[in-house]
Amino acid sequence: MTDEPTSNFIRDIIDEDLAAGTHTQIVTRFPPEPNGYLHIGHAFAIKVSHGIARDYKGLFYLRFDDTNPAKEEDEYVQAIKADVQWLGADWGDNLFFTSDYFDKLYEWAIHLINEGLAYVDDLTPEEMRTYRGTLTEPGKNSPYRDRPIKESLDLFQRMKSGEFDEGERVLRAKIDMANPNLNLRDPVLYRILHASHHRTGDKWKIYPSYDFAHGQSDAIEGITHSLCSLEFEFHRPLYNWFIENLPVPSKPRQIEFARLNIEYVITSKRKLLQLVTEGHVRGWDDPRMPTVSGLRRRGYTPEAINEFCHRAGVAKRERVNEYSLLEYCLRQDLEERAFRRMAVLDPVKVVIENFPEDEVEYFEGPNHPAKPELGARKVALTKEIYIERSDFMEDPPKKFFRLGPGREVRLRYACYITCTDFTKNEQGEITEIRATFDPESRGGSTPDGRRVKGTIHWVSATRNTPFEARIYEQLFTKANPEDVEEGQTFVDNLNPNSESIITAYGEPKLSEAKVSERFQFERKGYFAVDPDTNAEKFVFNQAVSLRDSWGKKQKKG
RNA sequence: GGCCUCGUGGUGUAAUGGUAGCACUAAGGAUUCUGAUUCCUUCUGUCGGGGUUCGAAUCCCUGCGAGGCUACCA
Repeated sequence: MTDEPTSNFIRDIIDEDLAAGTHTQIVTRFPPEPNGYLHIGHAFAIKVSHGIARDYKGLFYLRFDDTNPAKEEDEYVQAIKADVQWLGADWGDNLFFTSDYFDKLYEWAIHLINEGLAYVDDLTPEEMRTYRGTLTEPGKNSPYRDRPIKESLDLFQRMKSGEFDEGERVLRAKIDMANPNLNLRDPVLYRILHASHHRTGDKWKIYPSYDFAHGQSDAIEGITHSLCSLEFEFHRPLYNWFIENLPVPSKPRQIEFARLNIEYVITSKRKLLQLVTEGHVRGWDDPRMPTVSGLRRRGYTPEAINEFCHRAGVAKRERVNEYSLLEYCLRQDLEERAFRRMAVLDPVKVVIENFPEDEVEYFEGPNHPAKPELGARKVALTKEIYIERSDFMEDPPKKFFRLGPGREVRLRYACYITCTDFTKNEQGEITEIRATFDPESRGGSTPDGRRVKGTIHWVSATRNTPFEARIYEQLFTKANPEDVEEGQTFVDNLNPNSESIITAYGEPKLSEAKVSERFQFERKGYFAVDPDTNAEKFVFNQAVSLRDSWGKKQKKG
């Protein structure tokens, strides 16, 4: 894995800060809102912040940004912790919650009111919108903007004690209603929410907004570089305004970077949730989902995901990565570590005519071709076997290195067979292939040293492990799932063939596989044991296929 | 319409005033009991136009293009 730090604009800024003596130790954080599951985009954000903390020998914190009790749940907190941990981003003892700072934040709100920098506003949400102005027109001051400090103090206190209904009043910063940056047009600091919070219960009736909570939380924790995505760029002046106008213990710096986007993938919590609730996928951890839990179930390793995030790099402009890079990272990792097994996904029977009826002959195959130290397993050869339907052609072209009438191939690890005959049904499908084996070729070569170009995988028709294979394609048919006709949504771009379930046969040893264990099915792809596996059936998910230059050539014609 | 940010091969990223490099993809070849892996080779790039400079991807101006911003979400 190439995991050396790469030069990027954030590291440049940090280098400068370090050189200028602004900081001696770097502290970063990942601040998820516990209102959904983490996806690959979050994995990228984690990688950026955690990677920097690690490379600069600094600290990495995990902080749940839980300022909206209406949306957040403890269930998500637990799932997110598990995902972050699985990804290898260790926060040590530094697990925090913005809700830990509610008292401090309240105190600071009072401070602002006392300074004449905040006021309680009685405008309705609709009125506020009108008063705010537009992108091109300045807003105008609320009639409550200059109410006496004392009055705001009293009202704010009563908001806190639950005297008012939701939406009745808010606390606003007094900044500049004409500022071209809308975030500075007297942003809301506190709103009334009579919802029960997953950690503070019913203690609070008012909750701080993201803007009022985030920077101050960073400051409390001593975060030096608060890394976030591009859309917060416009919030930075406000972020700094709070830091400058409040007696905060440290001065964090917000730096924005571009989110990670991938072709054929959606990374929007809202839309992912929609896929789940509308039943387009079986759940958050459906192997087709780009969630951390979905990728994990699919067979992805944290190493592969981290490598992908590393290779995607950090940038300041929106970009879309090719899906092939993700696949490359997984293959690269699994090529190294996955044990090899044989499995036939689309079987056709071969009868070896000169093989004794009830005999079983065992051959040995290494678990990993480049690592003999990982041992070997035995595969059973019998008179009747299955081979891949695509490994036989009735009338093959010259370059087809597999089985065809009169042609000889090697059964991997076992022996050579030559096709003598075959039968078809009315639909023209091959129903059975007949062949003879060369007893001299046992072990995979013959004394005469003749060359056999093709080697195919196979499984005994009587000694095998049947299983359900789930084969995946992209969840969406378009590289940009949002590319839709008028009146359609991304849901219309769902790929109806994103999952196909087939019955397959694996070599006997596969019966010992454990849930989430990953294998390379030789010549086919990498597969992981799905948690749906039980005493009755084995389920394997195809994580990614092997590269297939032959298949590609075929497609081109 | 306003403000902000950003434009480097097909894609993603380096080069911070001094030979435009790397990776993925694609194409070709070598090796191979996986048409896998590995190894080698090749293709393609600084958005346009001015300017500063001995020298510009880099600095300045301008045009063009892309993205973001009008929640009591984060």
